[in-house]
Amino acid sequence: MKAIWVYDLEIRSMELHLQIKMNEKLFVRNPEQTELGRKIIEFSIRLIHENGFEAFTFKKLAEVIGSTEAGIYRYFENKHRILIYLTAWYWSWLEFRVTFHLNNVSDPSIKLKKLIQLLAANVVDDDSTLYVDESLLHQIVIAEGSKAYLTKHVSEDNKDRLFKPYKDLCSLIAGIILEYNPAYTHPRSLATTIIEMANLQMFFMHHLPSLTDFGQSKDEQLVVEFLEDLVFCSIRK
Amino acid sequence: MKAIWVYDLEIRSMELHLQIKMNEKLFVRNPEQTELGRKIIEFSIRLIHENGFEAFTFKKLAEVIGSTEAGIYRYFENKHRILIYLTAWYWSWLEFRVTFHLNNVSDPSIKLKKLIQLLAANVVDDDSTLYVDESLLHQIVIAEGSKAYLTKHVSEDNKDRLFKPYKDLCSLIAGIILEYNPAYTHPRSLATTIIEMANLQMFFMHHLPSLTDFGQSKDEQLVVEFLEDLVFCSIRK
DNA sequence: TTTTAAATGATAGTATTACTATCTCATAAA
DNA sequence: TTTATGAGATAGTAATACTATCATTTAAAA
Repeated sequence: MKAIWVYDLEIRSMELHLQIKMNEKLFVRNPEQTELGRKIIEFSIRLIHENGFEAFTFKKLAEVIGSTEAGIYRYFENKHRILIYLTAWYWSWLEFRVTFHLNNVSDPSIKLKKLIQLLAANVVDDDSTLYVDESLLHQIVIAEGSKAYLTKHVSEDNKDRLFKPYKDLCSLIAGIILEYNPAYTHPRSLATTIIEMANLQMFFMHHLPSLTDFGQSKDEQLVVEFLEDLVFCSIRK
Repeated sequence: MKAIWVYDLEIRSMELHLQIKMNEKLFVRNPEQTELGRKIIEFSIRLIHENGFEAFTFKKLAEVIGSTEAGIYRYFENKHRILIYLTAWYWSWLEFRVTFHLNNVSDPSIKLKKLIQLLAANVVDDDSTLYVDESLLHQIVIAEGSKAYLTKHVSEDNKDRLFKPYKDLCSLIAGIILEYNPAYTHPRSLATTIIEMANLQMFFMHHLPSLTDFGQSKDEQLVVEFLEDLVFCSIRK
C-alpha cells in the first residue's frame, strides 16, 4: 500500500495538518498547491451544499471567489470532475479516519461497530484540514455522491482510477468482514451495502422519511442500529 | 387502495393491455393519451438508455420523433420530470408484477424469494405495453433512477406525491417482511435496502466489478443469492 | 539583480441548453 | 357550423459550458 496520507506535523503549535494525496487524473492542476485552487475546493463545497450539484456552475463559483470561469477551468475539466474530486477526497479522508480509529483494535466485531459508527454518524468538521469542511462534504456525499459514478463514462473514469478511494474503503471493510467470518461469501457486496445504505438511509430519513423506520426521531443512531443488525446477522458464523 | 392499474382486456384478440394510471402532477398533459405523448415516452426511454440522462435533451428528443422542443414542453415541464415519470412508471409496473406473481402465494418466505427475483433479475420486455420497453426502462432505473430523488427539490416533489409508486412498493415489501417476522424492527429500511441494492449491485457488477463479489461471472442470479442471504439472515426469528 | 516561468486576471466569443411566446393549421367532437 | 384540441413552425432569450488570447503580477532561477 502506497502512502496516501501525508502528515504535516507541527510539534511546536501542536497542530496536525492532514493532507490527502489525490490522484493526478482528478484535476488539470493540483488545487491544493495554490491559493486559488484551495478556494475552488472550499467554495465548491459550500455552493454544492447550498444549491445542489445541478445548480452549481463555474460562473457562480468564480463570482464568489472573485475569479473567472476560465480560471477555474485551469484546475478542473468540468464540474463533474470537481464532484469526483470531492467524493474521492471524502472517501480517502474516511479511510484515514477508519484506519486511525481501528488502530490497536483486534476484535473484528468491535472494528465493525466502530466502522459503522464512522460511516453513519454525522461528521463534525475536524479543523485538521483548513479549506475542507468535512461536515458539509459529508452531506454532499450523501446527497450527490452517487452522481459521481452514475454516468455513461464510469468505465473510462474507472480506468483512470478516479474511484480508487471508494474501492480502497470497500476493500478495507470487506477485509474486516472476512476477519470476523472467513467463510462469508459476499464481503465486498456487503461492504458497499453498508457504505451506500449509511448514506441513503440518512438521506431518506430526512427527505423521504416514510421509506425508513426512523422518520419520527431523525436520530442517526437508529441508522447505526439498523446497519449493525444487518451486518452482524449476515456474517454470523 | 385505489385502482392504479387499468386492465384493457381484449378477449377476442387475447391481448392484455396494461395501462398504469399515473399521478397528474407528473406531467403537464397526459402523454399516454396522444400519439405524440406516447412517442415522447417511447423515445425518451431509448435516448436516455443510449446516451445517459445528462446528454438527454428535449431538442434531441424532438428531432428523433419529428417534432419540436415546444411540442415536448406541452407534455413535460422539463427533462427531470420525464425521469421522475419514467421511474414512477417503472415502480408502478413492478408493483403490479409483484402483486400478480404473489397472488395465491401464502408462505411469506416464498413471497420474499419471488420478490427478490423480480427485483434483481433482468427484465424482458413483456409486450403488454406498446410504447414502453420495460427492459430498457429497467436499465435506466438502475443507472439513473436515484437521480429522480437526489435533488434539492425532493421535498416539494414528495409533497406532490411524485414518489408514491416507489413508496407503495416499499410498503408492500415491508408488509411481507412483517408477515414473515412481525417482530422485525426495520421493515421499511430493509425494503429500501433490497430495492436499492438490487439495482446498485447490478450496476457495480457491470461497471465497477471489484466493488462486488460477482464481477467475474456477471450473473444476476448471484445478486439474487446475495440479497436472499441478506434478507433472510436479518429477519430470521 | 535580472531573467524566466508560473499563476492569475481580463476579456471575448461560440455552441448548446433550457426554456417562453405566438401564430397557424388540421382535425374531430359538440 | 362552431369550437376546442393537438400539433407544427418559427422566433427569441437567458444561462450554461466551454475555448482562446493577451496582459499582468508574482515568485523562483540564473
